[in-house]
Amino acid sequence: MHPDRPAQPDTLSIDQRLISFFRDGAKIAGLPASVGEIYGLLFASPKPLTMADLVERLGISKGSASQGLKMLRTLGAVRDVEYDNERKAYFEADVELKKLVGGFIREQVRPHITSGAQKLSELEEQLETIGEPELHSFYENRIKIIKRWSGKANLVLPLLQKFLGE
Amino acid sequence: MHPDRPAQPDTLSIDQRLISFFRDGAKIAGLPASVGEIYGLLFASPKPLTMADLVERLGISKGSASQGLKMLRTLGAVRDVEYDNERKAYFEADVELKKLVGGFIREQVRPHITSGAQKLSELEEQLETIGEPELHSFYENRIKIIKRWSGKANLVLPLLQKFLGE
DNA sequence: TTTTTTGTTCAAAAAAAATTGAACTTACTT
DNA sequence: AAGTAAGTTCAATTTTTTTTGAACAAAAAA
Repeated sequence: MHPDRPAQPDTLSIDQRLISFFRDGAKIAGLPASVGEIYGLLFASPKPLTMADLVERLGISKGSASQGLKMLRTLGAVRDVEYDNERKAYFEADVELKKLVGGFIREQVRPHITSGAQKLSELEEQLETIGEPELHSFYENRIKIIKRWSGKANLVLPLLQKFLGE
Repeated sequence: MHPDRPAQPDTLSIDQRLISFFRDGAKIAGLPASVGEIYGLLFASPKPLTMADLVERLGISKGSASQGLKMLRTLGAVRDVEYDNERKAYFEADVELKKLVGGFIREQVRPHITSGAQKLSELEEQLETIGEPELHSFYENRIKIIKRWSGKANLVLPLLQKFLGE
């Protein structure tokens, strides 16, 4: 007999559900599933975990765990923690929405916006090389539209972060 | 001699730059590159285009063009247009940010939020099956945190759309 | 110093996603 | 009714992304 196993075979533990929840969340945000799983397991754990714990409990490779943790740390979603007197590093999930969204915007959104702005200014230079007045004014208008969009984006992002900060 | 070709070999036409701009934009939004290219070409065109135009000028397959247009139409980023007396269908880009973002939220964001909410409520049921009081209260707290996040998200999305509507 | 433990890196393999193209449908034209 | 042009669908292919695992580095322990 297996007294530990839940009655129904399709019943998942809370851990498993949280891991799956954050796996999906990561995919939505365009991050690898393993990154979501790592965050999920840390989120579901009452005490800090080591990299070895992640490898064992998620069944992922050491490489994935290492890279996933690296990404989560640069995003500010996971933090190092003093624990035991071990020489291993322990991690726990950071659960502040402000910080999570802030890290995501900083690492995943801003760089794209920056390179987009660069492309936009190249586009504007190009505009001057157009002779035909009809076409010139059409493109001029198109560029104006994109600029209006990017103006909005630059307004929204700080507002969003402010709003999420309680 | 090729009088049409620009002087420097690395000089791209405005069309090409706009196509590339929106290709990148699509990738950021988690959409296929071809979808971005199609939108980019339509955005860069003073007059409506047919599917055959897209296939020819982007060098993509009929299948990609058809699927890409389908996605762009459900997103509300491209609209059918009466043009010529032809029996072909003509398309043009919709450039209203409000509509673009609205379509994106409706099609790409909301469904995920909905399925996330579903998973969350399953999680809450599961919570009741936990005997140990320590663990129960830990998970209870974790679920409370996720609920706070989702409350914020449900507040932010309409606010965002309102803000973008001029 | 040598061994062991912990963690990183990156080329190769596996998995996932996008794209193609041929078969098919629809509807107009002759 | 047969032919043609326009568009869709989806299995097969290609491309991209993720994951693995073995080699390597760093640092503590024996």
